[in-house]
Amino acid sequence: MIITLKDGSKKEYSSPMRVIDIAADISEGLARAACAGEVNGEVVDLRTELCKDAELNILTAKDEEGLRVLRHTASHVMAEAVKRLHPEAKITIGPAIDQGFYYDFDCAPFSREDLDEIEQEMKKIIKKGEKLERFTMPRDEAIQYMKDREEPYKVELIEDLPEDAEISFYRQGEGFTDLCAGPHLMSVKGIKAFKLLSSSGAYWRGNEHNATLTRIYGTAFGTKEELKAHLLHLEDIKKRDHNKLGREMELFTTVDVIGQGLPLIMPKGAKIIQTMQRWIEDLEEEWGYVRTKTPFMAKSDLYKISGHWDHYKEGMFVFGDPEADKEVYALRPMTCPFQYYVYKATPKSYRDLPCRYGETSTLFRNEDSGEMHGLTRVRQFTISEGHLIVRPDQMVEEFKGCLALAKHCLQVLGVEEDVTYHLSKWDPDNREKYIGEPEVWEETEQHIRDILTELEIDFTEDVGEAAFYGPKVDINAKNVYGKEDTMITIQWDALIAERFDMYYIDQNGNKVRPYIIHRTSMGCYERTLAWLIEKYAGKLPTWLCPEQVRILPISDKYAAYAESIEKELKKNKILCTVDQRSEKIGFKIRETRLARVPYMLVVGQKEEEEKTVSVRSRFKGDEGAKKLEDFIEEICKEIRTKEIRKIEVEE
RNA sequence: GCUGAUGUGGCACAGUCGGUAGCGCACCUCAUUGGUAGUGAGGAGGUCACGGGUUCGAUUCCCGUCAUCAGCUCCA
Repeated sequence: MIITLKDGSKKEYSSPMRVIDIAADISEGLARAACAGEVNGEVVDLRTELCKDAELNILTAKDEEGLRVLRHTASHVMAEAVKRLHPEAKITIGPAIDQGFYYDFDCAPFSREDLDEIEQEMKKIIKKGEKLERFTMPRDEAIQYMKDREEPYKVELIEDLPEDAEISFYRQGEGFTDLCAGPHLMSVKGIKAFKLLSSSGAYWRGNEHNATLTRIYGTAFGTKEELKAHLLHLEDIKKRDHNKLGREMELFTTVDVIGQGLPLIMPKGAKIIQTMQRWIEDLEEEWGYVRTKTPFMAKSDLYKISGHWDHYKEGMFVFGDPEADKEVYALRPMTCPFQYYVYKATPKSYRDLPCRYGETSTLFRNEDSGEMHGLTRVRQFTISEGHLIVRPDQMVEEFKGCLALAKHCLQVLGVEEDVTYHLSKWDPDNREKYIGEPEVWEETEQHIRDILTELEIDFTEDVGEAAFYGPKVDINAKNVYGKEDTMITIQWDALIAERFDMYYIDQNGNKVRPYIIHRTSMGCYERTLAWLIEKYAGKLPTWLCPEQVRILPISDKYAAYAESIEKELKKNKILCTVDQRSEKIGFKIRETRLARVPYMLVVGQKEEEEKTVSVRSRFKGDEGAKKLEDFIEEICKEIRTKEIRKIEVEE
């Protein structure tokens, strides 16, 4: 048999060879570093025996898949350590994940001290360096095997496998055996650098009705240096966390007595949101939208028609006792039906469509207490909401328009590279969650698929993520911790118009049901602000900054001159302030930088005499920054300055 | 909602094995009038999240509530 290696070289063997033996044949070093093999593109265990011609790549911790194997083995070592220290713990599952690994145990929760102890125990296990051995047995035997070991969760897992399955196990020395499909390292010695990060609760099989297990998260790398770098990175991203930075920068705060999920947006945060809102409202007008302003609450009757009363009452803030009171009101969790009634208020001809309604809409959702987070998950938020009521023949074009508008917004915010697109589909195996016929679902999903393809947008398809009335495009972004949130959504709805008896009159004088697009152009302001804070580490693009320019007089002798410049800038709609305090210039600069103000204008004797300002910019070689500098230069001319002195500082 | 951790002046933290608290930054006052990341001196500010309990006495121990954080679950 001929084995072709990644570099194109070939090895010939007369008898079957295990991947690890081929690695050893290439070099001892490679055999030591090997984590897995990639045979004809498929990741396999090092113990896999090759008996015919194949392409082989030996994966090490430097390869993504190799690192996954290393981390998976690390999770087994952790499980062994836990069993040694806490024999009563029942093992469940322990996979590798993007940034490391975890293992879930049924046992009492672990403290940080427990984790440190487990870490020490893991070090002992790794030092001993037991070999991992793979073996299999038939399903029935495997069930008995795990019953004998009193591991009920493992028994349950095996019972879910097909009856004729050969069940594979990995044993590390005499200490620990786990049900596992692999692949794994040859020896626990391969784990050179690891760290247990945290412990928390998790439900068995991800179902909240099941037992709560104790999960330990850890991470592992091929080298100590990589681990160190990763831990530093984790520290680092915390500094970008909007929930910390946003409070530090005085953009928002929370107050115990006001309540969970009800952040207070402070003046600077409010200014940023106002800038975004004015931009979006004007932009939507350019794109053919008209604006509505509808009530924040309605009688329960409305939600009964929309279906929310039956399906989502738990998520709404309801006033009054539905049993005792005649009229019960609820704060709105969405804007849809309100805009539908705007549509219905006047008769519509086919000529009136599409109707594009936009609203800066505040919504209220009674989220579960554990769900609230900073500005990304709140109980009251304001969204750039909109509904397009369109003729079926206009649907594709209008849907495209919504996508184009969303893309434009992302571009202007400078985040178009940071999002992923998702076609959120229904789940044919869970039909009671949706209304409408399967054919309609398949057809509309195909329409959206075509649109995304035509616009050359990369996207993934997610089953079971659709709204109950139709499929949608979700545009998601990750926060600093890697958790994904939907920023923008565009939903295809061919069904709801009937519920609200919406129609238009066509050419022949017949009543026809319109289609509806539910959409946002840049999502909700609070969440977008959170995203921008993290994206820019607080250093927002100048146009969004609540303070764009700060004027710093060297001493109070130049106060009047500084004010004259402030006046001129304000006349030109630049957000600026003057720091008139009797502080030294170095101190004022320090504070301005910490406040992340993009431009400082230092003025002293020299500037006043020459009618100039000294610009100190946070940017270097940045286009947008240049524009503002040119602009300031223009303004400086207006106040009869001769030149502009520039001091640029690398951040 | 679930599991766990946390809650001390505006912020970031010490501390009290039970005898009502400190530092730094910020704030205020005075002096200093300066040239691109922290001038100096002085001062004020906290019922130690809230409500119960134990105790001669609770910020400290116990219980509950609220809030914050991590994870799970959820997100029309």
